[in-house]
Amino acid sequence: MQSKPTTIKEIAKILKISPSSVSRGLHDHPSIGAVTREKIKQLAKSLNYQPNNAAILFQKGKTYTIGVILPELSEHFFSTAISAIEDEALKKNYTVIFAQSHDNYEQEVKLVEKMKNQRVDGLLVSISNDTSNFDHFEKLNSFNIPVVFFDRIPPSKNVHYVACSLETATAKALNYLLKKGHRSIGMINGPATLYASEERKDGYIQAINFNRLKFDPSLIVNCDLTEKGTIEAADAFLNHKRKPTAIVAFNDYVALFLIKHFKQLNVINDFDIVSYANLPIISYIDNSPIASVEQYPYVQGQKAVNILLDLMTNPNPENQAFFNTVVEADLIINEVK
Amino acid sequence: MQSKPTTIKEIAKILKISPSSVSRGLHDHPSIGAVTREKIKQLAKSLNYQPNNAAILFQKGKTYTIGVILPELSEHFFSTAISAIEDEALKKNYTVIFAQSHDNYEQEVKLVEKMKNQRVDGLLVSISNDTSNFDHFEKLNSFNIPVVFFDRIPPSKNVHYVACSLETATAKALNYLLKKGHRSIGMINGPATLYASEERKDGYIQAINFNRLKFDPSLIVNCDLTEKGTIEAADAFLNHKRKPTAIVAFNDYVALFLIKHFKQLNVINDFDIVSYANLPIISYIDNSPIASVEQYPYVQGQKAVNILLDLMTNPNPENQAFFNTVVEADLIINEVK
DNA sequence: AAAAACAACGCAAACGTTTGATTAATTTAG
DNA sequence: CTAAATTAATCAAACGTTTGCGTTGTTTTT
Repeated sequence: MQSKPTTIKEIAKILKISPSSVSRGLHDHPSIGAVTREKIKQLAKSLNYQPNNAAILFQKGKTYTIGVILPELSEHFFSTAISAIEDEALKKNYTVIFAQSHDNYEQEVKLVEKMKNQRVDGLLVSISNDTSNFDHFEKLNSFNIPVVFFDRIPPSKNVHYVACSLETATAKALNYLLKKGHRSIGMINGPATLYASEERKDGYIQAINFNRLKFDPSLIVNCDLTEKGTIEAADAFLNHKRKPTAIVAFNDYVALFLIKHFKQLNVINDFDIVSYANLPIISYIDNSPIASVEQYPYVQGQKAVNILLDLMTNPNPENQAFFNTVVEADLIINEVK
Repeated sequence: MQSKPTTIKEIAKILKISPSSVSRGLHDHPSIGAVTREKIKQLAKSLNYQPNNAAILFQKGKTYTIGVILPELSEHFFSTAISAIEDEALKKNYTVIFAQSHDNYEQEVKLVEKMKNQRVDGLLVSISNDTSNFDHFEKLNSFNIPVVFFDRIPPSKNVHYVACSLETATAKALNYLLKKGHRSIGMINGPATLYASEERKDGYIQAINFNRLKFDPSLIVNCDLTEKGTIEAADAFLNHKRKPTAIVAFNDYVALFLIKHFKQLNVINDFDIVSYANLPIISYIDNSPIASVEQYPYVQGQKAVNILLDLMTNPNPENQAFFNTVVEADLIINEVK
């Protein structure tokens, strides 16, 4: 019962024509007559001919595959993004392979290498948290493998990327809190090395300056994003000489740690909390953040993959121009508390 | 600066030996002398030779790729499972491609076809909610593409699968609630067509019988798993002549709808809720389910992919034996409320 | 009526690697 | 000292498809 898939050669033999004619017939090449073309197509259909992808890929030297490297697939943001990438790629008949760096620089380097060996036609990357060197991506240049970064992007403008302006988003969040009357606003920021932390800080300062207020650096604390780190940061605010009345959390996970901790201390009502990510689940919890920055993972994924497909079909000679796409992040108000 | 990857032919030319010798040298074939072998390996390394995968795949007729079809990647359960699959496959040097059925039967059929055309070496499937016909998987048999189902499995035993026994898990949940003194326990079940619904129902009945209680069928209501459907089911219980004091929800999402609704009606404290999935987030919400059935997506993914790899390397002649692996589900107690 | 254009198809090479069969050179056994 | 065995390498085919270039006839143009 071992069916072997039909090949072009077999069709050719049956029709007593050459394989090349069959190939051309199937691709509507003008040099094949209408009659033969139809005969070919009919027989192909009735034999359930399916082109051998491996053969085509090999002969064309393209794989019609795009690679995706991201930190952690089980995070909602990334699974949503990859869902978009997959949907979009499928439309254009591309295949997606992906891999997780688990926020580990060495792993990321290995994966880039693996993707290169797999001969992906292009790469989509959301960089690991402990990546500060980007040579492994530079290498791909000489192999003509375009790379588009999304969400977690390198600080350089000389790459293709899609991301939200977290600076703007943070300023929005700050303005919202200031308008609500808060005058001391704490921020639990990520590790200082992260570009995303820098952006948040800049947005914070920008909003403070814009409102002609005095910036107090001690109101921004760095945090390793673990539960333990969050609690330490929270306690620092509780003991702060200008105890904040609102806190901007690095993301919803941090916000959850924070809320849990504040509930235990029974001080949850002393704070308005604003966060990032806008996890769908967040609206179901009590004392949830009153607002969350929506970073639109699906849209980011879509745009990133489309830029990549564009780059793959119209190669960018000598990297003269870079696509820097900013997806406007929105502050989603969730004022139930 | 266009680097073309090094090929075996080039190495052969430089070393003035034949390509076949290079190939054999790289693979430690005994018929190549130690001296030549080392020369080959050295040159290969210094030229940064990377085998052209496409060529190898084509020539071997294998793709070293496994396909994964699942309903919705952004659901925590599935993103965790696929995370495991990816990790495990990477170890064995397999590549994973995946696609989402979005719980649509036609889409699933198409994807199976696409995977077949992509010539995946094996397939991992968690079936769509509206799939009741399995012919599209049967077809793969004749192409010698093994299929392993996980979590959402067909009702037949004549397939390879990895799943939890939801019957046992449900019985555990019921026993737990009965031991807590509940005598009227409602169940918001899924659509009657789902095998998973059947299992839950059986587990419910099993526990009731085991405890020599009388089974009241009206305490199990089917639900389409939407928020609207959940609210209807909940209201049915509120008006039930034997108003339940505990409710088993089909999964954590349903539980969230339910909790939200009960909170609005201010009756949340009248119920103990038990659910399935054990989303990490669930422990952060107030009035959360007092217990949740953990189905171990990571473990399921791991086992499924290992069974698949096993089947791919040791083909199962004529499908005489089927791997039916049951992962024990645990009832995680979360008694805070 | 010859030249040019065109339509419809075949030939053969190429993509990079693997592998069964073969050969040549060397060693061992009888 | 020849025959057999071993070692080390080569040859050539094969995987399925695409594509540049030829080769036929046939039709159109001058």
